[in-house]
Amino acid sequence: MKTLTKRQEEILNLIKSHISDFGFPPTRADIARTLGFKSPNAAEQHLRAIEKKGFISILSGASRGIILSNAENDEIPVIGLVAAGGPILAEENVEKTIPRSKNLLASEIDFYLRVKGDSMVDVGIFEEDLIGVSKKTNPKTGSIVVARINNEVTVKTLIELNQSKVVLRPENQNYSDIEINPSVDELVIEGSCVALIRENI
Amino acid sequence: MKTLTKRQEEILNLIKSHISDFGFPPTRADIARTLGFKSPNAAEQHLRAIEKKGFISILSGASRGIILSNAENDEIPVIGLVAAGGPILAEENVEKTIPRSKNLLASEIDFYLRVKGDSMVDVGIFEEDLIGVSKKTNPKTGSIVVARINNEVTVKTLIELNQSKVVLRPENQNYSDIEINPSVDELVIEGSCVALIRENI
DNA sequence: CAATATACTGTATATAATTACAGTAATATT
DNA sequence: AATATTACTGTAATTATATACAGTATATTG
Repeated sequence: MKTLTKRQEEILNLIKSHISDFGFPPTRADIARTLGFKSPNAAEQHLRAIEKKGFISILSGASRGIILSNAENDEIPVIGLVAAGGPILAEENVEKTIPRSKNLLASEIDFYLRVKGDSMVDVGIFEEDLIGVSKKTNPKTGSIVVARINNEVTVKTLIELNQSKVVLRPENQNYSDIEINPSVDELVIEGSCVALIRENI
Repeated sequence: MKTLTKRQEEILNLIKSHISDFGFPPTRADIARTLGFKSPNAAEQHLRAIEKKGFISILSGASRGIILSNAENDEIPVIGLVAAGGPILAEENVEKTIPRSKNLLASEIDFYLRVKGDSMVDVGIFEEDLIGVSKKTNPKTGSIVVARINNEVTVKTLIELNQSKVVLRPENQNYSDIEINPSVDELVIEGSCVALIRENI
């Protein structure tokens, strides 16, 4: 997907906020009025450009026929049991999906991971909890990360991150720190934990 | 709120499904076409009747200007610091609200409560967590409840619930059980905890 | 250096859409 | 028995809206 210009992004946000305010998209005239254009055609041409870049589709002939493309409208996968050997987001790992529109969390979440085991109970992360994971947020020492070590997925606190040594800490007194040499064992940091959801307390 | 006739309900559902399919409400002609009316005025008159009964509002002059005014569309309050002496849902206690449409939890939630203190850390409930509270779910012993004791709001596990004796347990080894005699101290069980949300882990 | 993209103004028009008015007919309410 | 509500047909006017066409100007790209 191409990137929008500043002005195009402004218009896309206007469309979104109009939908959220009124429940339906704006007209060309609405857009022009809001942004101070003297011609509705300015809005029309921006819409065509945004459509060309794939962010919306326009239904011809229909008033307010602007449909947001489902890139940001899509579903957040909930990763259940992770099969060894495959990528974390592989289809067989997806327990269910949650529409992104239903995401009440402020943070950007790429997927939810259902917690297995009790290795993080000391920081209040329990078995069956859902952890919201962001792939973008780059992992800082001290933060809780989702790591894949030799194709096994685990949630731990990142203590040290060097080229020669990575330390992951289970937050449970019964377990001890995991030291990894990335040149010996395969290690991928899948993302950082930014939220937690627990149902059926 | 008055009740809709069968036909009016059919039209309201049509509006909802059109919005869910296209992202914007139908026109009078759309409604007429779908239901086989030969005049768009049939749709118009139904819409006016549905508006009169309070289920939608119609913006005059705007195309597709139908706004759903449903109760399912309202906001869930997030209760922050609870002022002593008042009802828990009093305005001054509401930190913010979350649209119910953004509620990804299956459970019915009447309000969220922001947790203060560390009295529930042993069951993974930490300070600043948001607890989803249901007022309807009637409190069972063993479940976590929101209780108001002499106008002080607290989250605890309900251990015993009799007319003469109520026991609430803080889930933290440093605290001990709270025994209340309801005829001496005022006690209100505000609701049961059905979910937990933690942001900015 | 021509072509393309961005960012508009300005005008015009076909058509999409709301909405008023005039009816018909059945049923429910006062 | 009169009145209101429900549930439509049919027509038509007004306004709302999309959208084409003709420009201007600047910046970016091949």
